[in-house]
Amino acid sequence: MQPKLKEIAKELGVSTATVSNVLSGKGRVSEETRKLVSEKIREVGYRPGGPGRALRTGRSGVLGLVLPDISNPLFPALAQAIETAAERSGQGILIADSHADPGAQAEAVQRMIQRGADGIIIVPCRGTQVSDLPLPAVVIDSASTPGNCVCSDHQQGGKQALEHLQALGHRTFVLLGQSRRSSVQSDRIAGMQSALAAGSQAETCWLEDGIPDFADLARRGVTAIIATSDLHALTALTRLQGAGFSVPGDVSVIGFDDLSFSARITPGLTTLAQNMPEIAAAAIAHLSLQLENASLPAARLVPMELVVRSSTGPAPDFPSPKKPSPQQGDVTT
Amino acid sequence: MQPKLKEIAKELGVSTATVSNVLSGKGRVSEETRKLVSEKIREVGYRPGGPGRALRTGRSGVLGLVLPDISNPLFPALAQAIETAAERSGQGILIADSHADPGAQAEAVQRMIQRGADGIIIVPCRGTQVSDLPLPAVVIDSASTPGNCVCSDHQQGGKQALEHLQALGHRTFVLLGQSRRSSVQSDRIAGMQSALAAGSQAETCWLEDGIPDFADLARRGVTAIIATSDLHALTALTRLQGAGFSVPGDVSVIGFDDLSFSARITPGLTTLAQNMPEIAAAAIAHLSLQLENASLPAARLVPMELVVRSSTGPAPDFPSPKKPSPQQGDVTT
DNA sequence: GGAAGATGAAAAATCGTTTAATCACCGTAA
DNA sequence: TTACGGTGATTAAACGATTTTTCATCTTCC
Repeated sequence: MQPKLKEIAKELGVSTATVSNVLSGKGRVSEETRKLVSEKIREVGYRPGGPGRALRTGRSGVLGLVLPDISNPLFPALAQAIETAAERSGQGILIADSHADPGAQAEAVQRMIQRGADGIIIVPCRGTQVSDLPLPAVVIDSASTPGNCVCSDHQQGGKQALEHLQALGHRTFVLLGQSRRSSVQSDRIAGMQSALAAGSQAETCWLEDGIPDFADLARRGVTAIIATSDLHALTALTRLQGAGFSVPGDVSVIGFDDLSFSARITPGLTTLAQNMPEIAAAAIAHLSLQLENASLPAARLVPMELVVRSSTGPAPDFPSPKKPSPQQGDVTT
Repeated sequence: MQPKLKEIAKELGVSTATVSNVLSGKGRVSEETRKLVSEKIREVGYRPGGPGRALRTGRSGVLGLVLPDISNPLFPALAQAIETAAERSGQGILIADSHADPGAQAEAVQRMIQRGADGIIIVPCRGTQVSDLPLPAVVIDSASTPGNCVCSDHQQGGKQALEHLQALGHRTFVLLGQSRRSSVQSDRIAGMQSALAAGSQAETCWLEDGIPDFADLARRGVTAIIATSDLHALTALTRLQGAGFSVPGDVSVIGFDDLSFSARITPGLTTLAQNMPEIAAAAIAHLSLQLENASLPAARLVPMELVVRSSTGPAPDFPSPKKPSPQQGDVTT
């Protein structure tokens, strides 16, 4: 059994109020008793218990994290960053999976409230408007989502991806997405299209319509594939390699999110990474402001970072740059 | 503001005890008032608040999940399964990352206790002995870890992997691990070695010693690579393909854990999947037993499941089976 | 010397819920 | 009529902390 405040007080012959005052630094305590008490506290390793404190103060020090799909490979990085940022400010993270279902999402939020979460960080499932929640909330989704508070600048990311390839001489692109209904993917693709120079052309393929024949695309003059996720980039890359094409010799491939495998494949996958620590820190900060009901900042757009590895290179017949080809592991911002 | 028990009681002109009794079904309440109260409860959407209940009952309905590294790509599946299983039994999940550091791990456990967790599920970091925790705990690691409660049968998984390839005519293997100090990987490799038939031979390579030259290995007669993780299998596979080898034509590759990308690459990666729902359910069940201080079952070994995709096939010059080659998406247990 | 102020610490209220103890009432049996 | 058992509901205590209020003591100043 953990030591309780009352026990400490009794052993020392002081009141619980005094011990609590020492703990919080508030109230009036003589230097003498302060030393005495803090010594005892350290000795028995006392920590104030959550429920009692939560009941009295109305603050549990726990935040909810509601995700549409925990098994999404992007999640580990996000969850880790948020857990780290939260712990840094002394808060815990309660997770919930809405299984991409608006009803389950609402239910998850209710459970968070019931469990005493001080606020929630929510990556809303598609088509849900997160509003009028009965507790402070931060929405992480995409810039085009109403109510969004923090997210990567997906559009700028898409722009960077296309510009990177254009600088390498590529002019004919395939933009590869999974679902039209994903606002993140739409933003990324919009960014790519916005960066198209005169004389460049891009065709958009959606995996929800079926997997395109990459080998055929390559034969028809496409020299670069920009996928909205490393997962799709990997699909393209392995299919191209399987069909005998060289990456990046014949076709360059670039992805998004810098997933766990991206650095470990051959060729290393060039990708646009999300700055998860930054996003997490911003989310926690935003939530903290709400908890102190301070004035809220505008939605925060965190830039994406181009990570150049070996899956992108000069377009065929394009004069190669001075530095021959990027080495695996190079990181450019 | 959420409605409180006291408010409901006052509005109905009854005592809080009565409302609480209706909620729990205990105590003595007339059918009449029972209806009245439950109607009101439903009307205002009342749910008992966590902290108050936790304080009184000593149970928070929250479990801690402590992991050595959230960013591990295996984590999403585990976390999702545990969250689902916990929610099914009305419990929430508080996550923490020990960053593979024993000190941080102990600290994380302390925080869980402080936040009122009823018990914890812990995937211990290497070299730590989880024992004498001041609260119910379930350890998920490997069969050879002392104190382990639930885990996949990694050894049997390794055995299955090697047998699968042996049945396809392979005789010369490379067993590919990351770190000798990982008990999970050691168990898997031990299982592989235990299944070697007479005339078969296997060489073990550890990535911590550097990435081996897979192309050279293939040239020297290796026809199958068994990696202890899909991540390493992917490394091998892309390097082989990049060097012009055909998978599985020249070399078969098999991995572990059925990570998110494994089904989406070409060729689809044959792998041994962990039965996460089963593991999660067993962990939660084990914890529930501890909470009712019932007698505890022996450590539970959950079988791994062979998922046959396209990265494994008959050894070169081996008579092909009747069904030509496994199709992507096929699942065999 | 007595009032006012400062100081240190204790007493008590409070948060929301559960639960053991108590109570009022009614019908029934002695 | 009295005692008793059963029923339905209330009262009050308890959980572990924080915080406001109160109280006692000691200075200091007129």
